Formats: sequence, C-alpha cells, structure tokens
Amino acid sequence: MRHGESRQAVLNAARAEFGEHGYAGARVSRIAARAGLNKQLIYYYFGSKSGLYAAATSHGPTAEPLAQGPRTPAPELVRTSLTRILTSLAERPEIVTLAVDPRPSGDAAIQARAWIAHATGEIAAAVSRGQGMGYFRDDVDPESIARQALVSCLGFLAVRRHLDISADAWVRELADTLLRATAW
Amino acid sequence: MRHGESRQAVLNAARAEFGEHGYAGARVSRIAARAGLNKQLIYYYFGSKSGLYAAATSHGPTAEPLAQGPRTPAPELVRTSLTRILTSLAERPEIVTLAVDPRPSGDAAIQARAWIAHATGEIAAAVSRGQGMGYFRDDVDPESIARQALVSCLGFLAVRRHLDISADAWVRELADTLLRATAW
DNA sequence: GTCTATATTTGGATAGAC
DNA sequence: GTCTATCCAAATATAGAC
Repeated sequence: MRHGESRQAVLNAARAEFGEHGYAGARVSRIAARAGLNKQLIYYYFGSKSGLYAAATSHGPTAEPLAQGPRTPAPELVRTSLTRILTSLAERPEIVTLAVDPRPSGDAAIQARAWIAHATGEIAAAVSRGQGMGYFRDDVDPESIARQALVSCLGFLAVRRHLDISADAWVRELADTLLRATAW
Repeated sequence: MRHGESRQAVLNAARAEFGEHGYAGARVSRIAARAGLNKQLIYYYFGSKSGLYAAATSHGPTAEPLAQGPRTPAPELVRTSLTRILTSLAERPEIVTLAVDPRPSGDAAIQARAWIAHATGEIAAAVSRGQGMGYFRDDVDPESIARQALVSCLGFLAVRRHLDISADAWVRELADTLLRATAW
C-alpha cells in the first residue's frame, strides 16, 4: 500500500465512525475494522483517539453558495444554495457531530468554533452579494440570515432521524421561509 | 432523607450530566458525585445507566406557546412564544442532547422521536390558532413553521457554545424571520 | 508500515455490611 | 436506603516481531 493510502483509509473510517457515534461513542477498534486495518496503526499515525479526532475534523466542507449566474431567479437561487450547504454537510457527518457534540475536547472545540465562524462568514458574504444584485431587501442582515441558515441545516441533520421529512422537502420549506423573509 | 429525595437528587444530577456530556460521554460516577451520593444507589434505583437515562429524559418540557390574550400584537406574540420554547428547552439540556445524540439507544431514540413529534404538534396547533385569529397568512403551513421553529431552537442550543450571540438576540433574529415569512 | 499480542485504565455493574 | 469495597468487561494504549 503506497503513499499514506492506509492513513487515508483510517481517516475515512474515522469520519464515518465519529459521525455516527460522536466522539465519546466512537470506538477505535471499530474504526480499525472499518478501515480494514488494525488499531496499532491508528496510534502509529495519530497517537491517540483525540489526535485522530482532531485530524478527522480538521478540514470541514466549504460552503460556496450563490455562485450562480445573474439570471437565476431568486427562489431557485436560494433553494439550490441551501441544498448545497445541506448536502456538503450531509457528506461530512462528523462535522455535524463535532458542531453538536456537547463536550468537544480542547482542539475539537476550537475547530468547531472556527468552522462555524468561517461557514457563517461565507454564507453571509454570499447573501451580501445577493443583496447587491437586488435579490434581497437592503434591510436584511446577512450575518443573521447566514447564522439562521447554518443553524437550521445543522439542527436538521442532527435531529433528522426523528423527523418524518426528506431532506429535499425540508430544504424547500426552509428556502420558502428564508425567501419570504428576505426578498422584496 | 425522606420520600425519594435522593432519587430526585440523582435525577437532577443525571439531567445535568447527560446534558453536558451526552449519553456516551456521561459518567455514572460523576452523576453520583454531583448528587452527593454513591453509584450503588443509582443502580438500586434505576438498574443501569440506560435505565437512568430513560428515567431522566422520560418527561420533556411542554411547549405552550401563543397562549396569550388576543390583543397582543403579532411581533411580540411570536417573540415571546419562541422565547418560551427556547427557555423551556434551555432548562432541560438533556432533552436537547437526547434529540441531537447521534446514537440514542433503543428507548431513548423512541422518546426523542415522540417528544419531537409532540412538540411540533403543539407548536403547529398554536400557529394554526394564530392563523384563525388573523395573525398569519392562510397559505403558511403550520407544520412547516413548527418544524422550523423547533429545529432552529434545538440547533441553536446545540451549537450555542460556538456562536457569539446571546439567546435573546438569537430569538429576536429568528422571530424576525419567521414573522416576515408568515405575517401579512 | 503493518501485524499479533498484551498491558493499562476506565467505567459500568455487583456483593454484602449496616 | 445507603454505604464501602470489589469485580469484570470494555476500551484506550503500548511492546515488540516482521
């Protein structure tokens, strides 16, 4: 096996495991099994469970919404932007778990905070651009809308298993609300 | 110590501990310590950690919004209703943790699901009444708004530690959005 | 780098006195 | 009902061969 392929396998397995069980609930042995490798290798690479957690969550998905052509009608624009946020988060369940983890240890807490701040900033900037392009009213606060979109998406993914609604339908509902609240 | 006073102390300690650490992260010994009692007593009363978890989360807060006089102006009504949902949840952090727990075990999962369904129903009914009283447009779906309000509140409380905003300010933002999306 | 064993620690659970 | 002491399984982590 060449060029840290195993290392990558461990990271992938870790993301899945942490995403499903959270930090405290995750098991190093399960991660090893999922990766088709052994525990010792994990300690060889990452030193400890928390080291692995830090590595697995160090890079979050980057939300890049509202990057579409100026012709797109506002409703569709908002819907596809939210979809993008939601799907990029759904692909990285460990990020949701990290954000929502009641007691992320040291490094992890800092990462969660930084990631949320970053994501909020990105979305806010996009909303701001949308404002400049005349999509949204001038009196809406981009930061506020961004925070709400992000918290809603995180919240939805976190409690999804208890809701009787598909991600698609949920996005439509949220888009509807945000649109009505922000557009002219 | 009389009439299950210790039992109650254990339950209170458990709610705090589960709220702070989640199920997997919670420690029976810490719960005992918090209650100023010993572990054995916990097993005497609840049989197991999961039994205690079930007991601690068996009754959730009941959201009773929109219960105010018909004179209240809509903005204030929505804001105080959301505040009520948020504070009743904030007082019961273990419910938030339960809802957001990536792998609630058996009973707990059922409780979470039931609680969310119940709370959504309550809020939706309130929105429906508000519609009847002319507060909200007729084309808004009470279920949808209820789901969004609840998920937002849960999401906010779950990621709150990473956000630089007070609960009050957050509620105001959310109320603003929901109001704009639902009122005439 | 990767494995098989093994050590160590933690934490859920029980025994038994009072 | 409440305690102290203890057990035992599970889970993190390490030793050492290949």
